[in-house]
Amino acid sequence: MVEIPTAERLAAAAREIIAAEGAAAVSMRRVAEAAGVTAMAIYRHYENREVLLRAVADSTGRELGAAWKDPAPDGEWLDRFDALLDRFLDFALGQPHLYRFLMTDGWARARIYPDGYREPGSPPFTALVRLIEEGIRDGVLRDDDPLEAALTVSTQTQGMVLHYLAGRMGAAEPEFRALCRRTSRRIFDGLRT
Amino acid sequence: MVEIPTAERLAAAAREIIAAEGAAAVSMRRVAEAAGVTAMAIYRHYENREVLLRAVADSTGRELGAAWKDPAPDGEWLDRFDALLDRFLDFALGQPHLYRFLMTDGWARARIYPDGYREPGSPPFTALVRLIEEGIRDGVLRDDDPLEAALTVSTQTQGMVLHYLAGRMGAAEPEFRALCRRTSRRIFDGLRT
DNA sequence: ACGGTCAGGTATACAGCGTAGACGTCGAGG
DNA sequence: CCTCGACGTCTACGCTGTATACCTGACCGT
Repeated sequence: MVEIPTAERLAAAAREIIAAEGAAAVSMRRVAEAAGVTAMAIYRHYENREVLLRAVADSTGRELGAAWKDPAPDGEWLDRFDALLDRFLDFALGQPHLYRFLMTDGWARARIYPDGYREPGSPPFTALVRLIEEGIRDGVLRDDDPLEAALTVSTQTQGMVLHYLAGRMGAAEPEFRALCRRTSRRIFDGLRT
Repeated sequence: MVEIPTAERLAAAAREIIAAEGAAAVSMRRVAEAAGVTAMAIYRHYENREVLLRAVADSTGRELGAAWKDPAPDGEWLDRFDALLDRFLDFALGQPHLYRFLMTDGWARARIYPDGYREPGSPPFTALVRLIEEGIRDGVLRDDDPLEAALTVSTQTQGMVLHYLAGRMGAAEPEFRALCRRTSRRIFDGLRT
């Protein structure tokens, strides 16, 4: 049986608490107890609470990025988009606390828009950019800056999720997902005559 | 000289702290001191901290709604939209803590999507819905559900602002505003060929 | 005029928080 | 063997929200 280093046990404990109850519920004493040490032991591994949380956000973001690596499946372009959207919603709605934590508390190398988003790093965003690039190349989408187009689509969905998680959406999850699909469609089709 | 009721002084003090440093900086003792009473006096007027904050969010939201009452000015439809967008960004970027507080901590009667958004109540949203209804009536926009169309546009901008306030936007404010205008345009024009 | 009630305020106390600082322990290296 | 550094604990400080007990002054019906 391998010894799991304390630093990792602490990060894992913190992540579990965040996933279950949100970042606000993470106290040093609680994390320490879950990892089988005293609160002050944490400071041997993380400078303070903020650094601990950032480390958790960091590693979670990276893992998420890995899980999102493969692009959407084959098929109609719009179906592939829907698949990506669904995968994003799976995470955002399935792990709301974790999602909110990653979005809100901005993780360490939360890449900054124009430059940081070009390379892989922002998990679902990179996949979306690639999908949009393909759409443009295949003539499904009109010629445009793929980065800004992807930003338009992704921020819209994030705004929707923000509302949903804040309890401002009357709809239950299935209807909310359908609503997200419809609003995405509007971006593709445009609102104009 | 009129006596300002303690309850109002407390709410005003809390609002100032939120505006200056964010909701996390609001402590009962601090609010009480700013209002010239002890911390426990707050509990005569508000059940607990959460209720106090909700009351602040409530009143702030209402005032904002009043300030947003008159719709956008005359002129080209798109110019009127830009004016509305600018007014929204004026608030969101000018009072970031207050904006974040209102969006995140969801205020009490934070109306819930389909029904609650029809009547005035959600400050900038109602104005947007009206503008879009006009656009549809005047033939600038194609026939559509005004509520969902407005939701699409507003959530997109909110998502953008969320990124900006989280420090994930490389652009400074003027460029960010221009970026918001461009992404809004994309929704109107559509991404498709 | 007098006692009762009650709204609004204070004082004190408690458990929980993040964390500074002093101390203990133990394995590795000169 | 001795020391040193990594890792951990213990204790304590100032902060937090808030329960509880108490005080005070205005208003009331008798």
